[in-house]
Amino acid sequence: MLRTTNCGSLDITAVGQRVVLAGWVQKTRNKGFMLWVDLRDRYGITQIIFDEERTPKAVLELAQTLGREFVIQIEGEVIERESKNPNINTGAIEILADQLQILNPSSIPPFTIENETDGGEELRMQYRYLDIRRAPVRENLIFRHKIALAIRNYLSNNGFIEVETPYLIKSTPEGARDFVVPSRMHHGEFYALPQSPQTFKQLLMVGGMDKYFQIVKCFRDEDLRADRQPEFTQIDCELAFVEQEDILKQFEGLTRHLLKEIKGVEVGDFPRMPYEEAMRRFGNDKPDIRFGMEFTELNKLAQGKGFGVFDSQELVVGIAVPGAAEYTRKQIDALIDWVKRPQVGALGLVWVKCNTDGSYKSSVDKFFNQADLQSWAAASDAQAGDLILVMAGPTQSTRTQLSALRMEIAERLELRDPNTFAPLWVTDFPLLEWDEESQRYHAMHHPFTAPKPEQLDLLDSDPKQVKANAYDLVLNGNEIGGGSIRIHNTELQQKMFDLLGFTKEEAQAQFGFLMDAFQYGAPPHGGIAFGLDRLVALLGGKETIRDFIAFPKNNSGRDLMIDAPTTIANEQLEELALNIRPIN
RNA sequence: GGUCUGGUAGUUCAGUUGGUUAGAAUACAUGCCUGUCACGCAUGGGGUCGCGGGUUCGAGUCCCGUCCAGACCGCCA
Repeated sequence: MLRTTNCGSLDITAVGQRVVLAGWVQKTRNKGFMLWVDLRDRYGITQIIFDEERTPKAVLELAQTLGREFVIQIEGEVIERESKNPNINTGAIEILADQLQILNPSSIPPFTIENETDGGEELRMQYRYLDIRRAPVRENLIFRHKIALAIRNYLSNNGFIEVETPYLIKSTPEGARDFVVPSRMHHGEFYALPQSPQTFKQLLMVGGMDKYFQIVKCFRDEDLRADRQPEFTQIDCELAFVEQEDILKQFEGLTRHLLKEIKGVEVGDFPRMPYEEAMRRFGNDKPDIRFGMEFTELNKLAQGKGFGVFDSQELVVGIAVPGAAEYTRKQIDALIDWVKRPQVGALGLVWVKCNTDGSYKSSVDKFFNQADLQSWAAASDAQAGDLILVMAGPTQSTRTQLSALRMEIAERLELRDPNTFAPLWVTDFPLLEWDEESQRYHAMHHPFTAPKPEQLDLLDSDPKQVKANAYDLVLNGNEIGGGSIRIHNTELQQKMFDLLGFTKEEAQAQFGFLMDAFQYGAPPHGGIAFGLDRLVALLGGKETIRDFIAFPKNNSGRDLMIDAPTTIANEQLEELALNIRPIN
């Protein structure tokens, strides 16, 4: 062993011990007569001291040459510090070193490797191995490990078996773009990396592994966001012989267990909200219910009063912003500009101040009298001092825009407390949604989702009315998990493929293996998948999942450290029988 | 595919209306300093102002193009 203990564990009780420590030089403080080294490893920082009186001259001289991030080994005696540092747990002691070995020198690092680094995002990603030496990043990875371990323990204790499924599978046109892998042995043919192990876990149910889980990488070749990576980790679960209620109970249990174990937070039964209600009350299928500002539909009160902007619209809807009646014209204009940005795309915003004297002042005073405005306030439960913001337009886009505004205002008013956890099941999603571009139905969840059994006959007459046995688990406005009861018979599955515009031949070619399997005694089954990266980030109180991934990709899907993707050698292309066409 | 913001010292940033030799902090180097812990003090080195073109007597600054980074929209069954 190159060390007898680590840099995070020695305290006042260790005084007098001889120890050997190894680690990285975070910083040296050289007073000439005396030199301190902050020695860092995964466990913490311990101060090493060298001085003129007590340290052998050669050792002191060697210590003068130490630079940042040198890897060193020291031997010496634990002594009590003359002046202690209460900020770190080793702050009462230091090591009076009499031996020093430089195990490996270091170039000057491109950014300071300290808790508060001077390095920017890009540089830290390029030298991620240095970034990981910093406590905040290291602690995030350890935090992720703890969560993954708690999940494994919980599921295993509940009878789930972790089974690995293949990464080299078949490309299918449904859903996200696949990452594809050319086959060397079969020229012109490609594997695809799984967007999820969906069909495999269903086949495991047919195989009788009636409680399955896997913490598994999934791949989607789509554009990235702060909370979206091309490869990401799912907690993938499936159960046989269950109904929706069983799954909600089981995974409410898992989530509650995590909140308690990891955050020490106790939450009661998770509220449930049908998709329709979520859209009506929050304009969003993943509402953040930590705060109010619920939608109020004002069509009846606000239309037919001569305000043309409202009269012709499908939806007039507002929210009451608490305590915002005192906003200046400038602040309100800023909000209007915000919703007019192309990212939100609203045409405008009507505002009503509910003054504390009981009067109302609005941007539409020309069209609405005090009684009208008061009826709006009453409907939207606005108190004196609140500001009502109203938008109008087509139902879907208006809801989306007002929801974006609701979230933005919550952010500005600091209503999104990262230490409050408000889980919610959103249920009864539509089975299908109409896609204008391709002029056909798309599966809202995926094509294996079972319709509500009582609505089966609607599949022929009015498919878009059909609800699915599908559910999302929402935490603080983030979708952290989603799943469904699956179709388990060939006929219904075939019917779904029909509705989605597959020919019989296409369905057979792409999912024949699944429909074949359904002919050999497939049990009723269903499941759920959680996004681990997002879940960990949420529990860690951060927005970006990159902070919790050891080696993440950047905004454009690039790994800045290893510099991927890259071109490959002509020999490799030759072997794969691939020609790269120049793009002009 | 689109919108917006940014790119200046190793790093994080400032840089006014287009006008002298492009600054600060930090990092780095050297020296000083008898208990530091964001140590302090002094001195010093360090710049393709992302790249290309244009306007101008003159461009870090204005215009066009392009590359890179970030946030968002589309997309993400």
